[in-house]
Amino acid sequence: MRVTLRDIAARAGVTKATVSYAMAGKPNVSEEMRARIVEIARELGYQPNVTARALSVGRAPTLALMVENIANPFYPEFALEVERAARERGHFLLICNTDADPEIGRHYLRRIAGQLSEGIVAMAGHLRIDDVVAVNQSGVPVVVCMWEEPEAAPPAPCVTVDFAHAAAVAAGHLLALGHRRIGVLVDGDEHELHHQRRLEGFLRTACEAGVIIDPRHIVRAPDTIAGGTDSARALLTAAPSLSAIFATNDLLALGALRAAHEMRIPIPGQLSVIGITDIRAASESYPALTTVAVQTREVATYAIDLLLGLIDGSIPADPPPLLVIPSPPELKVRESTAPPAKP
Amino acid sequence: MRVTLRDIAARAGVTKATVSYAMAGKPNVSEEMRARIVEIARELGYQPNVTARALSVGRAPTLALMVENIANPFYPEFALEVERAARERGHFLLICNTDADPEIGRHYLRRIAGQLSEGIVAMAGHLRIDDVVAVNQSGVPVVVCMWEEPEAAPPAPCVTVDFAHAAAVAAGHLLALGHRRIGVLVDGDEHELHHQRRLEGFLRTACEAGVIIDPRHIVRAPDTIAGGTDSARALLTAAPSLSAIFATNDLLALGALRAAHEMRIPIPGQLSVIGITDIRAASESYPALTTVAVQTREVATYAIDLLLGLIDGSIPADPPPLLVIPSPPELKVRESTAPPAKP
DNA sequence: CTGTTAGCGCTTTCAT
DNA sequence: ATGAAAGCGCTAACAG
Repeated sequence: MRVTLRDIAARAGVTKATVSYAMAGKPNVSEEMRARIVEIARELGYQPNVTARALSVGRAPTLALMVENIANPFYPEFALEVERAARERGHFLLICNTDADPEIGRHYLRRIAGQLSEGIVAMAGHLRIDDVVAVNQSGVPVVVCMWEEPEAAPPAPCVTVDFAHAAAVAAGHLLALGHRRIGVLVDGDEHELHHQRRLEGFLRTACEAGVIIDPRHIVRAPDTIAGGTDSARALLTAAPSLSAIFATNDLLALGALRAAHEMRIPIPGQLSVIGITDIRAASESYPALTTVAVQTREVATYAIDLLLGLIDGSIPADPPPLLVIPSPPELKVRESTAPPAKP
Repeated sequence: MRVTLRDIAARAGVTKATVSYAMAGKPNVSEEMRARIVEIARELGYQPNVTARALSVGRAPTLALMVENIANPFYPEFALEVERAARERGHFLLICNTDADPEIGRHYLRRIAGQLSEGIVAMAGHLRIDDVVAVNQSGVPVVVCMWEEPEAAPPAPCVTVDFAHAAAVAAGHLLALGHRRIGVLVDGDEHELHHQRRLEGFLRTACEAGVIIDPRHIVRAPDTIAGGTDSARALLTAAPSLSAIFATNDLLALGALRAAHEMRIPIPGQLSVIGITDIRAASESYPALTTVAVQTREVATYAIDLLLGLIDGSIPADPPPLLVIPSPPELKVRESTAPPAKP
């Protein structure tokens, strides 16, 4: 059976309390006693029961991250940053994948909030916001990352970046190169466009530069490389004269790259492609993808700090704070963009 | 404060026990009582404390997965399968990323084993095997996936695939196409070759076909696309006459694809490339990568079943079972392989 | 310094 | 059908 404090106590001829003190390194225990206890614990192969401790103390040094689709490379890359930030602050990080199913999301939320961890960082989008709000009210803070709604007053604590700005930077780059006939790939399947703000930011910048994007050149796609490939293929077939494609994220842009390859369209010679995010694959593609880097590391760090602040009460939960990373999104010029070909 | 059973009990004028019964759906409670209790619980926003429950019942419906590098796309893809399998069996899955650091791995192992979850599935390679053995002995089963050691008697429960066979299949494909001058990219940095078995399987098959691989054409690389690109570039520069490259996994193969692009080497016209695993990116690359699919879904499913069997005692832990997925690895012929160019 | 005691929130006999 | 009480393993006053 499992070794508990009691077993050690019995062997050492003391009480559980003393053993507890000794193991916790409390000062009120003689050195010899501590040595003996530690030795016995080692012999017996004692493993503290974190569940019992958590129940007793009322908290566990554990944080959780909820992602909707761990197979989308953005999430693992972000998770890495969150994990690092949590660890640097002495916390464990448990990662939960909801498969983009709000029901599963709610279950995890409940389970985690039931004392499994002290706080949660959730990626926006796959959880019902009222589930998030409910958990927040139940006393376990949840901070939402990459919130894309334009509202000034979010329903839950958020940390995000200015996606409209990122899109504007992308637009600026394309426009500066001289592109005028630009197609757009935007994430969002049948019913909703997820990357609305990015689209708006792009269109506004283009418009201000006097460039109007033909609505027929704005196509939506499921958020995968294959989705990007399919949509880009359709777009390029219908509108072969486009000189550039802006995608609201790198996965779609990478898909566009593949479509161009298939169609033997030279990049960047005949077609420029730009994305947003700067996932790792963006620099590993051929040609390497020009993109606008989103500050995932900053978001991760701030999210953890915010969460910890919410947990220890040093940051008030009401009204829910909204933090937009101040540093501007950074343009990464690589190999997939160039001036348009002279006809 | 947090709503507990007691609060509900007080409001309903009954005891905690009755509330507990009611919430658990036990039959020994009148319908009206149950209805009232459930209603009150809802009103009060009751969230059961899973920690307390876990402590009380001595187990939690939670499993954990430990991966070494969540940024390597193989792991998230595998995690997805494990998560699915666990969920189908009514368990939660917590994912932990160890950053390939055995120290961090040990910490997670300890913490998880301390009743955070009932069992653990760990990817081979990043944990010290004696830590794994220790946890196993402490009563929390750990099953190791993708074990690549040739030993017949593993130190811990394992489920894996026949990597040597997979490599042989890859070799067979290349040989059947007529390739004779083949370069090899093998995962493993300075000190050790991780994919030893795959390499052996490949070399043996080649040898049996009378094809000897020049040792100078076997290069090791860190397990990333960039690593594959660098190594392939060096290889192809030193040995331009190679007609094919075998990589011990897809990431390296994808890197080789990129190197070939950079060097303007047509694929598969002048160079064929094949990998192992069939990660998602393999079918999304350009050209799409020919590879040998490893049965990740089967491994995930068997791992969970084995783990659950170990937990409920229906499968003996001693000697540690070793399960090699019986179905053969499957060749996925895509666009990156073709017969060698006639000189 | 060490022991006693109570309690974290829930489950689960055993009574009633 | 409901209540009383013990206990999961640990921590944290409070005593001694």
